[in-house]
Amino acid sequence: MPELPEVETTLRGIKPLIKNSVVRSVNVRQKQLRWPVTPRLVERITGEKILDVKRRAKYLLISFRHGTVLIHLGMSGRLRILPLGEPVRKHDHVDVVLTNNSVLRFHDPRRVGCVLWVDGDPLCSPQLAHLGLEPLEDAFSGQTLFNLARGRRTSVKNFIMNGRIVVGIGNIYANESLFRSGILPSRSAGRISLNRYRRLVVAIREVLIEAIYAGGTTLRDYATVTGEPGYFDQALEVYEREGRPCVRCASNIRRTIIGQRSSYFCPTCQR
DNA sequence: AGTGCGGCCTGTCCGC
DNA sequence: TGCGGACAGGCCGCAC
Repeated sequence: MPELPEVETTLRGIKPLIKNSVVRSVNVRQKQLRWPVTPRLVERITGEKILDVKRRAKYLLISFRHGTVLIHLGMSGRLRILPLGEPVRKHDHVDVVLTNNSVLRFHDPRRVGCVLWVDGDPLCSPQLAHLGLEPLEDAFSGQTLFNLARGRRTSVKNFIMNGRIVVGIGNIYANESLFRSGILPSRSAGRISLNRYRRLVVAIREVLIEAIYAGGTTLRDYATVTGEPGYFDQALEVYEREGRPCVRCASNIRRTIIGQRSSYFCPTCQR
């Protein structure tokens, strides 16, 4: 899935095309996603104007007069804007048809994403209420991360992938930012110095911003709204590079499992 | 309270 | 060619 850069790229792609548009109809072909797509969603947005499109963590928020549609792309989700009449392909689960004759189409083979209606303030919804810091905002700093890590025994990789601490960092960018800051992913979060957390925060920001600039990372099936691939996968330094030489010291990149996810690191550069 | 794990789905790849 | 298993960008809910 789409981690933060891919969601941000999707946001920038769809927002100018759908903001202030009016929904003509909604077609739900497969309602069984992470949570069911409800008749209430269809009823609440049909005939209504899209007032704004935003991002919080890896969720896209499409706001309407009476509430918000939360879209999460899960592991394999994709959103595209298409002209009306574009043929439906396998796993094209939901269409939001706009009165300007374009269609916002949700596609998700693995169906762990969602298209969810929430009434009232979306930030109070169960999905968003407990989310942590946005990594590109000022409140996310080495000092804050260090403070939050006090007493934590979990690995630093699990820690920065925990959405209650900081959002948007998935498996790819966790691996990449730990490599850039020279921190071993298995190291206990509570036993890392303030200075190292400062370096980690810089690395996280750099990696995310560079990935957004590159249009995201294209692995397997991710693509931007226009169908263009992202190019950040060419810049990956450790992710899926097991057994290949480290770009800095030429040691073999190693792979291990942390929190049931593949973790890649350089045994020489990372401590 | 913090942590680890199983589960949700489908698709792809690899070894036999 | 077919089959089973491992694995894939996330995150919820539950047991300890």
